[in-house]
Amino acid sequence: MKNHLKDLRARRGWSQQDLAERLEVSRQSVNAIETGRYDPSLPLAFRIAEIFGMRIEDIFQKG
Amino acid sequence: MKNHLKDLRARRGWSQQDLAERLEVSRQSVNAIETGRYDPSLPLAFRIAEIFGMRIEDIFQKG
DNA sequence: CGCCGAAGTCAAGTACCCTTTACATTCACA
DNA sequence: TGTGAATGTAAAGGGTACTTGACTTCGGCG
Repeated sequence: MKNHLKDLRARRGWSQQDLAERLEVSRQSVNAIETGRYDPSLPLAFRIAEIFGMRIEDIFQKG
Repeated sequence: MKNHLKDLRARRGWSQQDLAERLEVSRQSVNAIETGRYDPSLPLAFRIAEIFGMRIEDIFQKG
């Protein structure tokens, strides 16, 4: 799965730490998802979509 | 997370086994998701949404 | 009643998500 | 220079997703 989380985050001027706090996960988790080391759980994907005001499918794609 | 997977599946006349084969997971996994024992991974949630032609948010909800 | 498909659940094992702690790198800037 | 913020990565551990195999229960039907 691919995602443009890094773009979305940077576009708001947030550090990985900032986003991690909003998501209530560790900074390392945000980094791992951004760098594609693993996919978020479904509940975390929902929180991510909610924070950016987008649909899950608009943030994450297969491939 | 809640979902109406059971309704969607039954509406198409599929058994848990039928859906499991389409999703390429075990029957027990389908059962566990339907009965709320755990949430699917994000990639599996994508396959589920794809099979039913719906958005992830329309199948799964927080709560 | 006896049989069978469907559903629900348990146990044990593997793999992955997410944590904390820690360390290295890069870059802006005093 | 060097100090600090941001990022990337690693190791070890807890909890969860998913597996196979087996057992139970339920309903429909001969």
